[in-house]
Amino acid sequence: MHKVLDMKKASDRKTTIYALAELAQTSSSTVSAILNGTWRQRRISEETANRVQALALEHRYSVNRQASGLRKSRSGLIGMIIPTHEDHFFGSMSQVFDEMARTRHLQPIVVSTLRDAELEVATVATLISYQIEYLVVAGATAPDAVSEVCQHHGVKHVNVDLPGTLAPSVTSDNYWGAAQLTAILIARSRPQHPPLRDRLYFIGGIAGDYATRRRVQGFADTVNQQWPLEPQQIRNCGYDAALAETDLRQLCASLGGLPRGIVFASSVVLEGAINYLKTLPLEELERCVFCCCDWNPFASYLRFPVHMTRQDVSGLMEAAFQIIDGQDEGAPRPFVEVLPHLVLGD
Amino acid sequence: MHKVLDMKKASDRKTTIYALAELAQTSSSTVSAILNGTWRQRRISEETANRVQALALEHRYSVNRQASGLRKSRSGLIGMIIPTHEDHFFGSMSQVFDEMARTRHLQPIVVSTLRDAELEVATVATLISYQIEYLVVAGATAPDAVSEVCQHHGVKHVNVDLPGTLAPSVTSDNYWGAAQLTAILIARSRPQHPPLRDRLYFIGGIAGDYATRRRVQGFADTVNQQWPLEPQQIRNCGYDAALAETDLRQLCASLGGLPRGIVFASSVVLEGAINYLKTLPLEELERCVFCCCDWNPFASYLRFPVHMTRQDVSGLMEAAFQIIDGQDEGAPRPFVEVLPHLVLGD
DNA sequence: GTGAAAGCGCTAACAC
DNA sequence: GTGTTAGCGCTTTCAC
Repeated sequence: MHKVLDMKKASDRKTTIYALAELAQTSSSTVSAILNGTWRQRRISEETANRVQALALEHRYSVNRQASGLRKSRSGLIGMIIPTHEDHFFGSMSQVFDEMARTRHLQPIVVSTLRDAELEVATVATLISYQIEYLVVAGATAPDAVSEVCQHHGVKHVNVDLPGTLAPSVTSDNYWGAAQLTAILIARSRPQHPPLRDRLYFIGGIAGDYATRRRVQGFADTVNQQWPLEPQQIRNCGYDAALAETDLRQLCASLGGLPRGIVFASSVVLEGAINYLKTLPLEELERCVFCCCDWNPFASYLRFPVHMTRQDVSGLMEAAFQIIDGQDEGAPRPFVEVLPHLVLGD
Repeated sequence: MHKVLDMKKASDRKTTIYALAELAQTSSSTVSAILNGTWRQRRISEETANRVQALALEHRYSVNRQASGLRKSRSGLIGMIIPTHEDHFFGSMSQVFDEMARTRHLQPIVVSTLRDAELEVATVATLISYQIEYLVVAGATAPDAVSEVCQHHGVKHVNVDLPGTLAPSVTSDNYWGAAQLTAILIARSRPQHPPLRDRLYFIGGIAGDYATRRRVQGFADTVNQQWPLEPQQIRNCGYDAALAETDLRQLCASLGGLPRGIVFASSVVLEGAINYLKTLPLEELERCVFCCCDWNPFASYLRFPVHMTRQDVSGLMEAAFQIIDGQDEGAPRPFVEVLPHLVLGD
């Protein structure tokens, strides 16, 4: 209950609806209605409305959303977890997410969870304690663990990029993308000697992860239409520049030079690879065709051409929000695949 | 007041401290203390503590931070605004910010405000309504307008990258950085004909913005030690790839080719420039020396060398948090400059 | 057209 | 060692 009488004058106090009510000679409920827009249906007079709004402006009233959220049991918050902010792909995701959240008058909270399953669940638990209304789980290592805690607290959520089995998922058609790139590799590359070098390689990615699996499948199936595929042509050394550099260096050492063609799993893998490639003479680089399952604005301007797939970030997020908005209410646990774009290196 | 008797059994209700209290045959305050760690000083018995904790786990109790925040008048939230998530520099800022917030047990909220002064204030107002405890204002177009609203609501904040006059600021020493790059330009570039092409240019940035001003100063002062400087050598065409491309294209058209050397204001400007540069033959590119006041992992691997300054993101954020943590309480309105790193293109 | 009052879920002062 | 209670700032039902 609020003390009606208070030692301090209203103007001294933190400006709450009570302070304003006192100043406007009216009640807190009236002020509340005026300040949150429900006043017309409460048939409050234009006159009092104006008076209160003027006072609110003058005293720079700022609603306390912890209080209003508590009362309404709605926070107005929407969360998203991503592996890292430093990646161009997830940076774009955040950007689009921000804008779509703004459109819906929701406050976005984007947090990085570093591909760490424990951190993912812990972070989501925290977000839930802040009463987020929706959650986008992007590129999560353990999406199902996250779903499990969301479900228990009744938080609507959707997986993006890396799908899960317990919640609706939106992902790029990575099989198609990798198959396209591999076809380009086959079409544009030329035979190499010795035969050991006359092969295509897939470098990077995490063996367990769904996106990697699909890409590897697309790669393998396409290669197989032409040639047999040896297991060592798939080299899932993670999403890490340094590891990728080492891996490529070792590969080239064992082959005696670059192979016929390479698909890199992501830009960060490409980045690592380049660190080695830049040490090679141009004519060596020209023997090999390079592809990347990820897009980066600078990768088109390297010393050598790189063919890429670019994920349709807006398409992914739109599909995600459509699910969140419940427009796909009918379909049970939708699984949406969005086609990436093909960006040729020349 | 809470109804002590309720129709539904405790297990049916949302699990609050009241539900747990009922289940554990104890009071809500006891449960509260146990669940927020203050129970030892309340001298609550190990026995009840264990019992309650087990129940909390079993029922997956999740504290409602809107409620606890309201009561404690602390939200545990820390905000940051940045121009965009898609920029590598601000992406790194977000990453470091996230990690530093986590260390302090604060929930980070990073929002993009698109270099739009109105959106900056509006966003900060919203963040304040969520009762954020601190705010980092990074790369803001109108930092002082933001400070004004923070001050009124007593929110501790600090400007990063782009300083303001109303709050402590941390920024890179862009004057130094640009001067270094320009010195490299002078040292490495070779005379060009006709004389119109024998000049150095600064492309990109926003004329009004502090970082641009400092960079232009560093550039101008260094050029001036050697040659006179014409106003058209400074071309602040914004932070936009398309505009930069157009500007460079026009410049080269008017000069009849590339000039002696160019400093680009940021990676996005460089990105636009490259879109034109990639159309030029290598021997043309070799006539010109390129620098960039910003770092991007791929810019080292282009067809031509680019010399860059790389902002010390960790250094900037550490300085920012030091101010926020109040460790610089003594100094009034600190202004910290952090040296960037020099990354040579070869 | 407006006000009184209950209560969202939690914490902390105070009581015993 | 534990329970009772006021109240954080707001929304909303109900009363007039």
